[in-house]
Amino acid sequence: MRDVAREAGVALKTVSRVVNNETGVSPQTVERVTEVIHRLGFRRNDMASKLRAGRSAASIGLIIEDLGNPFYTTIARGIETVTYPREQFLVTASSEESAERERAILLELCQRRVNGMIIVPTGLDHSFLQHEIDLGLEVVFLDRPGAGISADTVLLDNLAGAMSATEHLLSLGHRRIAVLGHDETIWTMRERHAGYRAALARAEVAYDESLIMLGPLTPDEAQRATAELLDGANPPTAFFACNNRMTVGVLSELRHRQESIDVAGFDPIETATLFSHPVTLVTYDAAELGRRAAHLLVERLEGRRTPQQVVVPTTLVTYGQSAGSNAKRRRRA
Amino acid sequence: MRDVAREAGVALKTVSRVVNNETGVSPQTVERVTEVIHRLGFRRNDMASKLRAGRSAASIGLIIEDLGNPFYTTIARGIETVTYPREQFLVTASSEESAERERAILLELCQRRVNGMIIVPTGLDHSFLQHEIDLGLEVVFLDRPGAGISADTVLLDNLAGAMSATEHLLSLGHRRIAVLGHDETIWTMRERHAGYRAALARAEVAYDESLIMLGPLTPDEAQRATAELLDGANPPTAFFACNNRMTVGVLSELRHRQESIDVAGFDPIETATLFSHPVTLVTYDAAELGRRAAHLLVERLEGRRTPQQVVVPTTLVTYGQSAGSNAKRRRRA
DNA sequence: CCTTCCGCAGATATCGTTGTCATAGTCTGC
DNA sequence: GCAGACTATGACAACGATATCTGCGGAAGG
Repeated sequence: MRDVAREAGVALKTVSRVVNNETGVSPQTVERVTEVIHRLGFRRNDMASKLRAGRSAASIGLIIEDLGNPFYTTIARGIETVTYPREQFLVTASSEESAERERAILLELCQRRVNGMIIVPTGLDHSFLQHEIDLGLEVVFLDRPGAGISADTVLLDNLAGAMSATEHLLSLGHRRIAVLGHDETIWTMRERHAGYRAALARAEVAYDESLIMLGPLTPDEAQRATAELLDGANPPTAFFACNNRMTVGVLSELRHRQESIDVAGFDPIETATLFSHPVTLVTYDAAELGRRAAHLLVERLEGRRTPQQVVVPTTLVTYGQSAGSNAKRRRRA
Repeated sequence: MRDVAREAGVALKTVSRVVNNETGVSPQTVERVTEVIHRLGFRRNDMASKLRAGRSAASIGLIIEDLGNPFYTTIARGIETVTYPREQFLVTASSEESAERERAILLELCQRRVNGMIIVPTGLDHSFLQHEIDLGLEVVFLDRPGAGISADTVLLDNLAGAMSATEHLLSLGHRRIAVLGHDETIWTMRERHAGYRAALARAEVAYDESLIMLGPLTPDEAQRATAELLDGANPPTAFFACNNRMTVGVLSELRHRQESIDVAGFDPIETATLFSHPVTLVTYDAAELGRRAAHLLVERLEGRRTPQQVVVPTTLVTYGQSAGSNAKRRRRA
């Protein structure tokens, strides 16, 4: 900027005024300065600019479990549709389900003075962010509630979704429904498991511990778990998979065995219409989750103070023929 | 930081030394300052720090076509595995296939002084970045070559991949192979189309214009195009879909008609093993694309100057039974 | 006892920009 | 012809950190 000022024969401040389209500069001066700016290829240093302004560079931290999971990327896409028009950049990082890594990333994002963060929380305590929040940081939790601080939250209706999936299987006559999922250290899994139990209870079907396979499972492990269950003494007659990866695992094993068993799963799968095996999925608008979170964050950045909670509904969708019906059926969860 | 200094009764520079673990501070002073830092919850402002250092905040710009496409998110995941250990944050944005939007984003990223950018180029001329490159910006093009500047590039072997897919269909006896894809304004599509033609030429099969459906197609449009082709006077006996979305479109229509026709497609699809219809895919390690690009960028940031080009190979994988074979077959492309 | 050197800590300038205030010049109206 | 208002521009400090240089006190060496 100094170079521009010298070259155009004006003061720094005048260049600043031109760069920021401020009033009170004569058209001739504007033109002369603009010409020099183009000639020298000058571009303002946003970091210095924001430093002076005491504000952070317009950017939003997004910390999710895994950048590679389509569920999260659809969310990221939804967030971007809201933040891009507001000239906010998205700074992304994966927590890898590690509370420690999550904490390290969050603190680093604070150092960068992002003005807001959208967090899919892994850790169980986020009170260490309180100080930053007092200093103006805005936080929105997404998909799972955070703990230790009061902040906006966007959640799925996990309980109702899991209930509707389980009820769907029950209505087909199943009484032994296996469950595959992550263990209950993850909030969404607790909710979905609770939904499953609630549906059983309402139908007065006994809860059988031996049908439940939890733990951090890869799709391959889910496939093996499915095999074990099917080969057991008293095998299940249907499966409820608690997330998209579990669903893929279960279906892989069924395809491998060329067996057909009713399967319900949580999370939408884009290509489910092409599957050979019928499946009923608890679907929802993942991009909407992102948009809602981004809207809440934007509102907070614009001054709202009262914490809000948003719950996004789920929809049960059946792909392929199941129990004699050939139609693709939809039901509100 | 001033508060910390005052509270601890030391000079600013001493606090700075403690924060940066510099030597030359007595243990007692370190302890006293550290205590005050924790008590006040002080956290260094990275923007100011980097401003003084003349360097940018450790961050890498990533601009891709669409944050929501699983292809790109797998890439992002690969990039992150390389950049996270180096404490570089990823600033992401979607170009939406708009050259203008891409340009705007790139220039904004320059203003933020990212120290490197990984670009999936949409625009046809990136020479406007030359000035920033002269000033120390490092650029790597990913998936498609950039134009107007010399920079590192990571590409897929599109030509060989498309050839191997086409040859596979030819080897099954097909002579009328339809092609669905984006139009040739996109480099990868030109290459894949060229691969198709090369395979035909080698097999001395005539190229038939009427079998080619190009244009920006959504999966739904691809499905309709498939229907049109099949309902035409002289329908194709096989399909080559130039990307994952086209593949889904073709397969949707075939499933809808309950017809079975040999299909090959470019891009891996995670759930292809579960499809009811057999399909042969040109697969590759998308995360590896990201890792290679990130490695090139890191090398450049560490001083390498000679531009490099990396080509990632593809592999042909057949899912489901095709032309009488029941096995899942693999061939090097 | 004096010089030299070293370990520790502070003063000050600086990064690139913008907010505040000052100033010089022009214009208006009586 | 001059007060008062207004316009265009500039000087300077400040944002929050770090690099450089300087200073001070004590230990080692002669």
